[in-house]
Amino acid sequence: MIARLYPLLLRAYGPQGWWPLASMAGHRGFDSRGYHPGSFSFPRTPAQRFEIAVGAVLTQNTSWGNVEKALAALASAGVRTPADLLGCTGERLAGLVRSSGYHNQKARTLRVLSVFFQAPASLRAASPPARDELLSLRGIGEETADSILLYAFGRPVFIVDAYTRRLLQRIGVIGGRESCREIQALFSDALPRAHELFNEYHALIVAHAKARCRARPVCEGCPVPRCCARRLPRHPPRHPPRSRT
DNA sequence: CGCCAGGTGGGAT
DNA sequence: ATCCCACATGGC
Repeated sequence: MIARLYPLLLRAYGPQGWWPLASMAGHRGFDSRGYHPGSFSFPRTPAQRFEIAVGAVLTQNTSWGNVEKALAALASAGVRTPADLLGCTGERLAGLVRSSGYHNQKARTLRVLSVFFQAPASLRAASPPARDELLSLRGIGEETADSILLYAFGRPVFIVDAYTRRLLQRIGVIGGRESCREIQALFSDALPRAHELFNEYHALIVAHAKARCRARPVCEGCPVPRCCARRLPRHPPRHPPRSRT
């Protein structure tokens, strides 16, 4: 199922291209928001790796639109490098990323991340950190660590996020109790371990989750065969609108 | 107004 | 090991 799903989604939504790099918006191969559909081999400079990691923290349980505002605030304040971030007071940093939500927590996590990316600088720039190393950082959990490994360092680890769980549960591949590592094993066992594939596949899952497989699903015209239809409640619960007098 | 968004850490069980 | 909850803003 996991192997069959990918071409289905690719045909339905087309190449996505991740991670968006706002700093590359408009450059050759990148669109106006920094996506680079169909290509995963662009050069990742140390600055780009760091930008990806910052975005991965800011998007924790947060829509990308809110993250873009925070990234724009950082950029227009001239705060880009780990040293720049560490030069801010926690309060100022929290203010800059306020739009991404949880800004106090995230400001602290960004400082921890900056220390990590700063030293030892030359090593950190090019060689992938160990997963456990990232997980030891306060504020970096499994999804954020794996996002950094995949999108910043090109490691073939599959991202397991809320969208992935929701989709797999609806099509009956998982029950819902499985750990992140168990779900990753499903992908790793079913697919060639190529970071380009893992990248695009996860991007497609996000596209599908946003377009159709939402919390309140839009099943009409869904590109995924009806195997999940009988698992969905006919009318997902919703409160009737209340008058606002 | 209520729901949702590319989670995480810490405390209780 | 697992469950539960606080953490926060913005879009629709």
